[in-house]
Amino acid sequence: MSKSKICFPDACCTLGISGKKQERFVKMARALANPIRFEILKFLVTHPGCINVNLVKYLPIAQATVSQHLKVLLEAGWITGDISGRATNYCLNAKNINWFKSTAEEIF
Amino acid sequence: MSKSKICFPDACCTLGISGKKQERFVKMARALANPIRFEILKFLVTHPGCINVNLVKYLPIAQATVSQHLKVLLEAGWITGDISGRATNYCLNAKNINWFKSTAEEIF
DNA sequence: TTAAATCATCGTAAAAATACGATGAAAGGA
DNA sequence: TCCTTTCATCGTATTTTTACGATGATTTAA
Repeated sequence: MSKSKICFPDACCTLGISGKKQERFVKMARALANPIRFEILKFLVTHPGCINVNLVKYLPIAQATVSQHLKVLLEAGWITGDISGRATNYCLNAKNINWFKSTAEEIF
Repeated sequence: MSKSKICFPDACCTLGISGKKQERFVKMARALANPIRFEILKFLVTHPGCINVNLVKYLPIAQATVSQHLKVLLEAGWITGDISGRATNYCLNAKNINWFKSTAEEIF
C-alpha cells in the first residue's frame, strides 16, 4: 500500500454509529462540503424537478461540471434524478435528508 | 484568475441561509467529511479532554497527521483545545455542534 | 543539568477533488 | 430527414487534501 491514501480506522464501538451507517453519513457530509453543491441543494428547495440546464444558467460553472456535481449528490443520496425525455428532473431526496438530520441529532 | 478554483456562486436568496452563515456551515461539513476526523469526534465523545498522544495510539496515522486533522476540526469549530503543560486537551465544542445540528434542521 | 514527553509546523509527495472543452448519444421539433 | 436541445462521460489540467518524516519549541521528570 502506498503511504498516502485516506485511512479508515477501526470503528470506535462506543457510539451508536459505525460501519456502513458511518460511511453513509460521512459520504453525505462530503457531498455537502462544497459551496456549489450546497447552492444546488438550496436551488432545489425552491425549484423542485429542475433540470441540468436550469442549474447551468444559475451557476457560474460549465455544464460538464454541473453534471459532475449532480452525480456526487445523487450517489451520496441527497437528490433523485428522473429521466424524462431528453432532460433529467432533479429533486431533493427527502427520505435521505431526514436520515442525515436525525443521524446527526443522534450522534452527538 | 486561473480556470480551476472552487467557485462560489452568488447566494440563492430563497432560503434562510447565506453569506457567512452558509460558509460556516459548509466549513463544518467539510471538516466532518473525513473518516479519520469523524473517528476523532467519536473518540472525543467518550474521551473528553484527551490529548494528541491518546489519539495517535488509537488511530492508524502518524502524529503529524493527527495534529493536522485536529487543526482542521479546531478551525471549523467542532472542538476546543486547551493547552495544559506540554499537552493540549481536546474537547467537543458543544455550542458549535448544536449550532450545526439546528442549522441542518432549519435548512431543509 | 540532562533526558524524555508532547506537540505544532515545515517541506514534500501522492491522491482526490474540481473544473474545463470536446464529444457523442438520445429525444424532440422543423 | 436534419437540426437543436439536453445531458453524461472522457481526457486532462490545476488545486486541494491527505499523509509522512524531520525538526525544534516547550514542559516535566530524573
